[in-house]
Amino acid sequence: MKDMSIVRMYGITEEGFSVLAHVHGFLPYFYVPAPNGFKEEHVQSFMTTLDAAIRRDSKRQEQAGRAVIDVRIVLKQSIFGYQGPDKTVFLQIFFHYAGQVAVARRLLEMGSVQFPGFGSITFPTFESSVGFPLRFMIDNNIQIPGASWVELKAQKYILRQNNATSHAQLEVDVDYKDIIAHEPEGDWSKIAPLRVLSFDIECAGRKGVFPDAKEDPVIQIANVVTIQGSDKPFIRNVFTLKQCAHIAGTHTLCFERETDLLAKWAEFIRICDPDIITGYNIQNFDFPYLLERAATLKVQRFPFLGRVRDLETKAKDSRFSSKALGTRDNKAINIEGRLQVDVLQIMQRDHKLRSYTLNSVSAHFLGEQKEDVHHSIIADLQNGNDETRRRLAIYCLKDAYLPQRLLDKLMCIINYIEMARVTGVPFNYLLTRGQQIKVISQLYRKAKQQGLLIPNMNPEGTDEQYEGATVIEPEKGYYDIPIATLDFTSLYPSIMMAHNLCYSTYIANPSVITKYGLTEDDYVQTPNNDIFLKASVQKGMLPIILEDLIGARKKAKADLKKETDPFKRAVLDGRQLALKISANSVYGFTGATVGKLPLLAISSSVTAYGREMIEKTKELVEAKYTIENGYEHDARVIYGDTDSVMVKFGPKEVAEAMRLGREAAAYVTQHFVKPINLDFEKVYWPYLLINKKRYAGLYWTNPVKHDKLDAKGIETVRRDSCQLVGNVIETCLHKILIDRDTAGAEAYVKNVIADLLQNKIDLSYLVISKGLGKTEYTGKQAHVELAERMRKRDAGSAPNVGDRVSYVIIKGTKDAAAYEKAEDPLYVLDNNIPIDTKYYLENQLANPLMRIFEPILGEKSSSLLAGDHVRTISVAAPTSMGGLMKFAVRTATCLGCKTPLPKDETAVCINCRPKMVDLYQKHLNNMTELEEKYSRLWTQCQRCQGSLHQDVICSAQDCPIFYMRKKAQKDLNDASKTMNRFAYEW
DNA sequence: GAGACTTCCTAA
DNA sequence: TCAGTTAGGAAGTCTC
Repeated sequence: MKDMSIVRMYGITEEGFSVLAHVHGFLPYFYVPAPNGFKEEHVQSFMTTLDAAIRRDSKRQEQAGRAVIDVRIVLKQSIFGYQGPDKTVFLQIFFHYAGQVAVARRLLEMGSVQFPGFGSITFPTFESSVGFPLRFMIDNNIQIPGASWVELKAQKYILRQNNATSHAQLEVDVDYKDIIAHEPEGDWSKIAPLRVLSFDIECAGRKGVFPDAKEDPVIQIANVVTIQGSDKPFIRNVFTLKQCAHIAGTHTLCFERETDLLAKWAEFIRICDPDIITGYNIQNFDFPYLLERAATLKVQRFPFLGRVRDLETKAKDSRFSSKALGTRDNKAINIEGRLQVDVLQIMQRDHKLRSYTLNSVSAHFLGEQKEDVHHSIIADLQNGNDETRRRLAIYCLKDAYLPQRLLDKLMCIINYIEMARVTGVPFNYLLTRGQQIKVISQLYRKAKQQGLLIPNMNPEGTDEQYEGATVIEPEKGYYDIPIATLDFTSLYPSIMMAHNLCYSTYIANPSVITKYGLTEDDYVQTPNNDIFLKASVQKGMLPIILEDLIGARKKAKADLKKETDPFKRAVLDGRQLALKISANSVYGFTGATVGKLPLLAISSSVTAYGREMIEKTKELVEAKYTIENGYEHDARVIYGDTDSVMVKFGPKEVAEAMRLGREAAAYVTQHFVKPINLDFEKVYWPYLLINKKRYAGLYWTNPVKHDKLDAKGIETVRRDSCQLVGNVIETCLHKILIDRDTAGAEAYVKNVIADLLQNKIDLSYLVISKGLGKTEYTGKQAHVELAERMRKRDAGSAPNVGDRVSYVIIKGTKDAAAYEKAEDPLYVLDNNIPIDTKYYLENQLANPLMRIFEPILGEKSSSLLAGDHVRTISVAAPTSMGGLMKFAVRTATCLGCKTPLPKDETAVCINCRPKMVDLYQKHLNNMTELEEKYSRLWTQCQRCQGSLHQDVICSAQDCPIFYMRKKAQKDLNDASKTMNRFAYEW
């Protein structure tokens, strides 16, 4: 048994002791169909031939031993296509090492092995691409779900004492048969007391350059360690280079040499032995930086951060690319036995946000700004004294603690654990892999139970598309009567269940029908003309999986209702969410042509049924609810998308619309196969239908009070328009739909436009952000061009693929394209570059405003964008930079009448001299006002950083206060310069 | 300057 | 080796 494949299971006991279990005896394997005429007596020569071929192919020394351990003849069925009751003879081939699976698969699929008596056969392989750890978890009736409790049978495991290889507190050897997996139910649904370490590093970069690990030292590392489920950390410390003044409640460990700091930190990790390491962007910044820095300084034993003593931690480049999540370059870091939960990545995966900086994410979810120190100041703080380094350490600690607080607040660990349990995959797959693996895991598990095998499909880049859902042509306009919304609940899963759509029920070839003597009652032809077996003959696996998921969700929701304990409630809520997501992703999996097991017959039949259903729903409702049938109005379906219809029944009362909605939903449901269900969900009143996938309205679920203002697809919910537009549209909708004050909305818009043209709008509201989706672009785009320019300024801090790029549009030459006028907001701020307010009016505000006002005001709406407010004389924007402006000589104008003055130094022209005292008073008042404003903002920033006695060093790009403060500072400077001009007059 | 085309982001 | 789907609006650039 020795040196066979060993599965290392890492975990923690209920008491919180870390455990490493070396699980023995489980072998990697896969299947191939047995060649025709293959008998028991062929097994031996098959084994030795394949074994020799693998060993010839493997160059690695460690694979020199026997590769093929066993070959068994088994009777199984492929999941792909209905095969009646016929079982097929398969060979189950067991291997010594997991790595040999891929080699053997390639050899067999290519037909590169000559088998005596059979020749070079090309074999399709089955279940050959599932990773070994998942194979182990799926198999042998163990069926271990991810992140769940496992018991080792008493007396059956051996505790390692002198021969331990890890830093785990308990290390044991056990046979895989002596493992008991517990379903995460009842008592076994509790969450383990995992140790979570959250950390952040600071490095001293040089001015204007992003830190480089080859040059710039690591000066601080802050750590916060918390037991999952507890609300307070039990360790708070900070490792600092040079002395650092004491911080309350924090252990400061000061080092004179950077090598010591790094070595001690690595040791701290090993002793603290966390199950989860978290932080913000640790995977792509902190870890790679530390590893490279330690390598540069040759710190012995640093890169051993995992639980296995002699396994070196390394950073590898990897690229993740999917249609749904986009492309992203990542570093992969192996820290054996510890989960790396990078909060940045969680945010990017789970939440669509305008910006993903720790600051903006914290503001969004925790409602607080963090202290942000511009990297150019860090070195100064480090080179100061104990107190300045303490300042830095406090900042660093906060950055270490925030990720932990985000995890807690959003209950990420619990939700991910529940997702791992529901889908069966190990926790880390949820962070490193896509959606498909979750469906595959469930499919393999169900297939295993039913004796079905999953073929390894080789991707034959079929970029063929299939038809999706119907979007009913909207009857655009503003509706001041209630519009009822009817939705099919879980449409795609219920279609798959209702019509038994599955790989195993798919009849690709009509000959199958005759072969198994099927009658017309036994199968159905979908609207897409694909044939599937009915459930009465054999139920498909996907329908079973979906039923289980939906049944489990119902149970979780029922349990949630009864449960009072907040921890258990969080677990249950996480579970029901995971179950819902899982059910919905099954359809997508079958249509993923780049995927592991695409079957477009399923996905395109699903959408075809869906199209038929939404049409039928529209017809049924419009046919039944007519004046002719005794109703007061003829009902109209004014819009619908995929699984919903918006119905104008006619009545003016919300309650009546709800009654009709409920009735109609029940009526339509009768016309469909179980478990398809049309549900009345809500009423919109009033309802503004702008276009396909674009609408807004007040959302009512009870006739007494509206629940919310709901907006779909329009600027308020989009991340690629600036906040100014979002806020203006949001406010207008509020005024129009809730306050019913269209005139007020118009006045408001005019005000905003006037403010905009007078440069009174804060810069943070003008920032536009777009994702950098790829590395090569055919056309020019603002955010892409800017990212390129920023890369030239400082490669380290420039946006990378997958990042969001923030920019503002600045004034440029008359015909300059937008991509030439995009600039980094911070750069604009630092250099006082004027904003192209006209662009914001004409290219950002105009169209969205017209789209919402047009249906309400009609022709009149065009007056919004013309009139006095637009003609307001623009306040001279700063013109110190850019293009031709630097060649222009600026002449001062009279502060009274604005006529050019001969000399810069004076304040007023001859004609205005008599008014000078008044003018002076006016400017003095103005300056006093600005001073007060600046000081208020300053105090606010000081409060934010938790100290009123030190300079504000923050430069948080996402903080609106920061922009306002910068602007106020600038205005104050200008005002004070103006004041100085009066000095020459006296 | 109209229309094709690309890109982003959202709805479902 | 890895990657869930299609429909669709809107904005901006490119092309003729």
